[in-house]
This record gives sequence, C-alpha cells and structure tokens, in this order.
Amino acid sequence: MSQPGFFEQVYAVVRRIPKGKVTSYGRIAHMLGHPRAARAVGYALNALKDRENDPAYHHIPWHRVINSQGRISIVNREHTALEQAELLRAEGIAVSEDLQIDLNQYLWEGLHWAEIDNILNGRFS
DNA sequence: ACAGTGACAACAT
DNA sequence: TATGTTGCCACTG
Repeated sequence: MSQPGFFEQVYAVVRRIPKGKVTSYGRIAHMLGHPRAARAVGYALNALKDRENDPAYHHIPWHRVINSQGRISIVNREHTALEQAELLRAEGIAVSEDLQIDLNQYLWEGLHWAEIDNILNGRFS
C-alpha cells in the first residue's frame, strides 16, 4: 500500500467506470482537477503491472481507459493493446480492427461532483 | 534535489 | 486526414 496520492485517486475513478463503457486519460485528469495531467494518468495505469501481487490493486478495469481520439493507445505496447481490445469486446464493446471505438456510443458520462469530492478527500474504497 | 520517463493531448504543418 | 512537435506532470532512482 502506497501513500495516498494522485495514483490512488486515478484508481478510485477507474474502478467506477461501468462495464461496457470507456473514458479517456484526459477526462480522468479533468475529473480530478488536474486538466493537463493526462500523461500522469497513463503512468498510473502503467504502474499497475508492478503491483500484480497486491490484491488491493486487482480488479481495476484499466482496459476501459483509452485516448481522447477513442482509440486504444498502442505506443510501445502492442501486445497489451490487443489484450485490451479483447477485454473490451468481451464486455460488449465494438472495437474495430484498427483499435478504434465509437465514443458516441460507449463514452462514460463520468462521476457527479459529490463522488469526485469524496475521492479528492480520500473517502474512497 | 533533480533530471529522466511515459498506456496523453493540443497544435501546427 | 496524417505526421511531427511541444507542453504537461506525478513519480522514480
């Protein structure tokens, strides 16, 4: 368990993305009050692979986070990107061959202010 | 303390 | 539309 910080807030948001919906790195950053911290959000999800042995970080639906263009980010992680596509398809999301997703159909509306407030104040699971 | 790193995003060609 | 460039920022050794 690490100290509460931005990463933990990111995980708290990602846990609440409903099955069958997606959002972007940038939108998560906006929700947390750091509108330009999109890269840090990606960095937080990347860090999950180093925490595989910690049950607290299991079941975080990281695959429901894609880029602002509605596409799975594949830079330097082609294999993982394909895995992400399969996970999304498994929950009913249409992913094209070039890893594109229709945001008009699958974009998550996001959290309400009260839920954001809870997360920002450390009141999250 | 500080420079390097990325699963981004906005802009400029 | 498709690349290339630049700004960003939390975290790390």
